[in-house]
Amino acid sequence: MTTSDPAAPRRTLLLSGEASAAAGAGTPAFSPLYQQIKSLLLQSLQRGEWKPGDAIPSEQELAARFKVSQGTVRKAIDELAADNLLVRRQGKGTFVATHAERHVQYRFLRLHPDHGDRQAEGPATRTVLACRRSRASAEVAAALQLRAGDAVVQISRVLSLGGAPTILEDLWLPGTPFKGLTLETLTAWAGPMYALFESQFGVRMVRAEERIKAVAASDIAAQRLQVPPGTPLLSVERLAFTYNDAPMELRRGLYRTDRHHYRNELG
Amino acid sequence: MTTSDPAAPRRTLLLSGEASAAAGAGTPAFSPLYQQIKSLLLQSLQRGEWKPGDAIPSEQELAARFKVSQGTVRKAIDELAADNLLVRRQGKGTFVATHAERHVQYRFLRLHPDHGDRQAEGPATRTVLACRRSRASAEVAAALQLRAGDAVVQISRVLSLGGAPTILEDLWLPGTPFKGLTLETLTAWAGPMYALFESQFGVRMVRAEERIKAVAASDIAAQRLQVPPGTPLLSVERLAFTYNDAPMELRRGLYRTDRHHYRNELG
DNA sequence: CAGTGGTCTAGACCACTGG
DNA sequence: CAGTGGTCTAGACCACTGC
Repeated sequence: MTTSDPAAPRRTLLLSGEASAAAGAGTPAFSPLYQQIKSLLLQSLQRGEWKPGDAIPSEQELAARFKVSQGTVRKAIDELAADNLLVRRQGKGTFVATHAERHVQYRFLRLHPDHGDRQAEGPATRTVLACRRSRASAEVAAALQLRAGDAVVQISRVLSLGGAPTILEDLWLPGTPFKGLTLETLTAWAGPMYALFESQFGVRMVRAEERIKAVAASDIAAQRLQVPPGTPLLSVERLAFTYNDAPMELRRGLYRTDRHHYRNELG
Repeated sequence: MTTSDPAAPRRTLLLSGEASAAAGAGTPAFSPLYQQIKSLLLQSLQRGEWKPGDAIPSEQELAARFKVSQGTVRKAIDELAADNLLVRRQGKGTFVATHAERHVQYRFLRLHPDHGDRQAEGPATRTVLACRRSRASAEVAAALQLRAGDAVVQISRVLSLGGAPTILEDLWLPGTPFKGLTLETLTAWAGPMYALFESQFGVRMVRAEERIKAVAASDIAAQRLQVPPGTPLLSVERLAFTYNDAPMELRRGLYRTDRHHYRNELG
């Protein structure tokens, strides 16, 4: 293993610590250098070494730190940027992505006005109906990978778009990372909720899965959304994840679609 | 500007033909080499130089053809592969993506069974209710970038999943590219519809946009989907595009969501 | 075995940002 | 101006496929 001659092209892999071991059968568990760099960067993001909005070290510096060429670091960063975890800005540096940026707000909200764009519609109005600590039901616990009865924070709110109440949603958050989240915190906060989670609790939502169904409005939902009971609504169930694919939020939304639609791009 | 010495790094751009001109104000309309290569490859795909499923020339060969380094060709291909237009297969070559491949079938269908996966559910059953040539309404014409009254092909069909009729959809296709598409063609075809479009009409669907709403089942829809009238259904309106972002299909679907859900990933 | 895509390097130069 | 990311090159070697 002693690659002592200075000029030889280095093929030694990093493998810092555990990794590969205990793969059961004969799989060598090999991965290219840039993937290993990507993992290391991911770990730094995960443990909060660089906060959302911060610049990470330059490619040159990272290359020196990891003892690889700039191109290899570059490829690792390329993938993280493609996953929306990092944002490159030519001439300035590479930054940790954040939900707090202007112009990229509501990145996870796919509801759009039928006519015109979101700009024309004006800003959303948020009304928090409730925010209380409770115990996870079996269903919520399963989704958030908790045990039934564990502490959770439950939030209920209405979003109004273009002046009409349009989204009614319930959120469940794991109690431990969100200790101290109260109704006051929420109502005082002006920006997107995920930006609040970043700045106050150090939890950054990275990706999410949504399951959509069509349902009839219950009496209570109908009242809160100001539509007749039985009106067809989109039921949008979202599970949002932080860095290491750990689920951190379960959200159940009911969307009015009389003046809006859920937009999706298929690649 | 005459970089005539043979060892000098070549900076001459290709700019084969028109491009940049007439940009109005002072925009130089400059683009990196690999983007130009990407455009050239895109044009070859567009004009059918390589058919879906075919291998394109090797990176080395393309590099020689375009007089650039392999790395530059590589970056162009990387982007086309990321857009699902090409598929790389190590040791074999790079292939034009197709909707006919096993294991990637129904790439654009986001409806999944609530329990289990698509495999467990078994194959979908298709019933074509109608296939006729007609004239484009103003609405259809606008979507497909035709003139109202232009010839279109209209198809109506039901898909059954897990034994139950689940999707009722109407399709509109521009008449000219789909000349000769009949009910017999459709019923005789065993595979995915987009694979038929590729092999019989040379039209490959590359991407699509969907707009989703919740609606109540009309009497006729209810009957065809075997649900009570008024049942909430997903209304999925899809506009599908070929290579140069030309719209080639308008599709209006009604999805039952009693045993299925529309699944979406948010990045 | 030859041919393909995949990884990695080292170095050059360009384009953009800010002081 | 120095520092950042962005492009491009040339060449080496690896990993996989199929004959």
